[in-house]
Amino acid sequence: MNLKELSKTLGLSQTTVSRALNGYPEVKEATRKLVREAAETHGYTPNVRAKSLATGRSNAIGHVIPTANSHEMVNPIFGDFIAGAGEVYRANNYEMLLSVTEDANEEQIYRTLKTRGTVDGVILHGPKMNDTRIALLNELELPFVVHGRASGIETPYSWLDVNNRSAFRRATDFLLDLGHKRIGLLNGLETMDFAYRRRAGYHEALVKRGVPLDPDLLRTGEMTEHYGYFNTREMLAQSNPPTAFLVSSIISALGVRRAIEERGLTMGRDVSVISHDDTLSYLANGQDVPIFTATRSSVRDAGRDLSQMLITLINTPNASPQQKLLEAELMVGRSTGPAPSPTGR
Amino acid sequence: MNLKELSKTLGLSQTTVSRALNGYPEVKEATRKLVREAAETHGYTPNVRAKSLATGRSNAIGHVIPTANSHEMVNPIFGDFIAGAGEVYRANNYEMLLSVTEDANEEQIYRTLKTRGTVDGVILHGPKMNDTRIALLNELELPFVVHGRASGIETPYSWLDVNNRSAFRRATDFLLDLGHKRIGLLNGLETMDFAYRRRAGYHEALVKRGVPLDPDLLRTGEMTEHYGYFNTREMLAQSNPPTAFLVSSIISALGVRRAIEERGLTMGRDVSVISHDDTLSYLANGQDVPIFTATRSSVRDAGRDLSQMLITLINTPNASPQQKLLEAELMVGRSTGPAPSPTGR
DNA sequence: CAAAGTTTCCAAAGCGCTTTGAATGAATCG
DNA sequence: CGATTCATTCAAAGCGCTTTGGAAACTTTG
Repeated sequence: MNLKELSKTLGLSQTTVSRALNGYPEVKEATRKLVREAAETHGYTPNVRAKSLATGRSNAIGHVIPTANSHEMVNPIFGDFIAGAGEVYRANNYEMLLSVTEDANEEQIYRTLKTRGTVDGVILHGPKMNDTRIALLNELELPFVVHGRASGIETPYSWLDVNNRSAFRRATDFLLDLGHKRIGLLNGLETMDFAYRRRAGYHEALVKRGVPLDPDLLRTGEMTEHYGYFNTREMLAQSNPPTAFLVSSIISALGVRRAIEERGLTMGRDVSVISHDDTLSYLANGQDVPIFTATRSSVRDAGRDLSQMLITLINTPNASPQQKLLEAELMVGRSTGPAPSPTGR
Repeated sequence: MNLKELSKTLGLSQTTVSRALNGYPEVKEATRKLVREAAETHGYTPNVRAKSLATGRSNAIGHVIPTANSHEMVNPIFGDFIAGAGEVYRANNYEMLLSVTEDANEEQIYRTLKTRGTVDGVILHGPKMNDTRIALLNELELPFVVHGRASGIETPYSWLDVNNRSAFRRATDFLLDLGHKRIGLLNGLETMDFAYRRRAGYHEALVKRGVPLDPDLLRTGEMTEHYGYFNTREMLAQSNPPTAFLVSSIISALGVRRAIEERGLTMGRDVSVISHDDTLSYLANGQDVPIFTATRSSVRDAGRDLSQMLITLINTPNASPQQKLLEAELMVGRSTGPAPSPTGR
């Protein structure tokens, strides 16, 4: 059943039926009701392709997922982000379109997304320092919002980010307060903006207390379980090992714990660990008292907020960019405790 | 630049230009070359909406992601599956469309996907026993393939599945060969088809050796880390605890390991563990010797195969359904060893 | 009661592409 | 050489919707 048929059935013109269904005011309430009911009983749903050809809008939003260069890894937070965004899209009648690609193709994808008119806007994932995609999207005039921020970009744009810097500053302070002096940082890839900010927060806290920065305690890489395990193991084997770790992902934190326990040490007593926790659904950090002390922020909520932000942006053409900075919660769990006394080991 | 403009520039009709670009034979090679070059230099890309309105095809494939009932959890394998499928879509010029929904809405989504003509086909995720969606999709005549199978469905349909039954039979056999008699099974939700099959394989192996089935050793639930931890902890506290565990997901296996170590036991020596491993990119099961002995099968490969299967199905309208059964590899890692002698504890 | 608004509805154009059916000219055949 | 066939190209219709510019039917007003 299409518009033509439906309007014939009703003895009305396509115009009227279309308007009735789309809530235009130039139609009597009585007829609108009639039309609505007829549409319902005949199971009419507008053909989305025809509609979007006529309106020039696709009612779809694109997500370009880079599979990070080295391991072809898909960021595990992605599922939860999508789940949050999906809710909003459904409520607003948008489709969600995914493109998976190696980093290199990404710009090309945005270009064709634009010229083909496949989407009305995009969400930018995993912003890097000086991310060139932002300039591109501005140039293309394709509405977009960024999950995170990109240091070094001057032109304004819309973003939503966790305050990574303050989160890691606070986490470091927390460890310093507990008497830890040697704190390892297992950061994400430092081409990523969030990793840069986390390190900055960590530095800031150390410097303020006059604790020297030791490059041996700093690692950066893709946040797999193995990455956490391997680097913790290595650092713990140093002559002057760290007594605490700051970890950028709860997945890596699992590896950190493994390395600690493998060495016969106990997490929370011998070695303290604070992880960033994106509150992924399948990695709930403990049911009652969290296993890991963590800087916590829900990726799912971010997905919800950010997609809503983009939809608003699309609907109000020359709105100025919006920004939203979320503070992460610092949740105390069982993975942290006072620094062991030097002789205690 | 659109078709009309491009054809005007070239002094050709839209027909010819369209045909030239789409590789139809009724056009001279010389003109085709001309057209291609002009398209290139002017950066012409066909408007996908207009194209699909004209052809009646959307060149898009839908994935309906159920967020499992209880925890609103997104299956963590999803990211990797998407990555595999995405490659194939890109190569074949298909878009990937995602809908996230609570289980209840799923049927409605398929209906509107069909009537609105948003997609040419769908991939069905997470098939349950007697899954009703299969009948629905057949009725709607919306091409589809299933990731997994649905026991109890008689009508033929296309699927790709891991041989879960044989995988878990072999894993159980492996443990029995090592002398284990009390083997715990931490299965997925048993409404899911894969979980049913895994249990069947486990049973089969036990029965064949005359090992009694103990319902106390059987758990079922959503495969979170906590689920693995909690149930292992509980089982190990039994008066006659299991000496080995079979785990349905590597994420839960991490929890199993945690519970084992918390109890002061050593995995691989005191307690053996075999996990199913979907080879998720961020949870690589060890770099050299795997941490976990595991039944292994790549979800990413499944994504690739399955999407290709669907595309073929879409392009050959009355092709008969295709099936593909993959055998999981049984990879020996460090989490298994001979059963401890009864006195050895 | 005619003029001027208001409501309510409609015919037709247009979105950018594909595809049918026909036309043109060149090549082949009896 | 006229009749066929073949290779190229084109004009126009159509995909299913929205939207512009009226027109018709009703109300209100002076």
